[in-house]
Amino acid sequence: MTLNKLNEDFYLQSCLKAAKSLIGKVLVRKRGSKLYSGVIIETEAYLGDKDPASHSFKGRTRRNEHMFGRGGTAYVYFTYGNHYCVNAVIGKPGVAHAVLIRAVEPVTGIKSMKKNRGIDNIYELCSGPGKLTQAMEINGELNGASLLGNEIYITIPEVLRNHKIIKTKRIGITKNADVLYRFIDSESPFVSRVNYRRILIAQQEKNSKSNYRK
DNA sequence: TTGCGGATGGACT
DNA sequence: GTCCATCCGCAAC
Repeated sequence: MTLNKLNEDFYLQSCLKAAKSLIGKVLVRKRGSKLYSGVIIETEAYLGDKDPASHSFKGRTRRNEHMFGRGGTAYVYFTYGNHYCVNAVIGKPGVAHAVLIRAVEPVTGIKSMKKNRGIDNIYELCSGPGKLTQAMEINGELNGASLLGNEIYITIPEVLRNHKIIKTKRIGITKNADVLYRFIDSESPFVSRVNYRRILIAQQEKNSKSNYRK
C-alpha cells in the first residue's frame, strides 16, 4: 500500500482537479500500532484568496498558517468546540488552497473506529468531516504534518473501482455557497448528509431539465 | 423535520 | 469582552 503513496506532484495540481481526483484514493492514518484506512468518497475544494468560504480568504493567521505551506501538508483545524476536520493542502508554498476530506468508506481498523466513535453502524463511522477524524484519531497534533510521511498519507488503491463522481454545492457554509466545489461518489452509501445529497441531486436534475427545454 | 447544546479558539471591538 | 466558525447528536415537535 505504501508503494502507491501519492507524491508531491499530485498536490501541486489545481485544487479542483485534486479534489475530484482524491475520490477513490485511500486515506491512511497510523498511530502507534494502530492502522486506519478508508476510501475517500467525499471532498470539498477551498480556493484560498479567491474563495470567501476558505479559512485563508482573509490572509494568513496562526490558525490557518499551514494552508499557506507546501502542497502535500495536512491542515487540521478544530471547530465548534468539539470537532477536528482534515484538509490536504494543495499548491506551491504561499498558495493557500486545500481539499477538505469530508467522508471515507472504512477499510482498515474498523473495530477501533467503532470504539473511537462509540457506535456500531459502519455507515455512521466516517460519514462526515468531524466523524472521520474522530474514528481515525486525527487531531490537532497532525496540523502541519506532511502527507508524504508515515503518520498520515494518501495512496492509490490496489484495486481501482469505478466511482461515479458528481459535483454539488458545499455543505455547512454560508459564504460563496453556490459554487459546485464538492465532489462525491454518488453511488456510495458512505457520504455525509444523505438527505442533503438527495435534495441536491433532485435540484440538479430539475435544473438540467429546465435548461434542456430552453 | 427542526432546532439547539456542546465547548474551544481566533478575529475583531 | 463578543461573535461565530468547513459540525454532530439528540431532543422535541
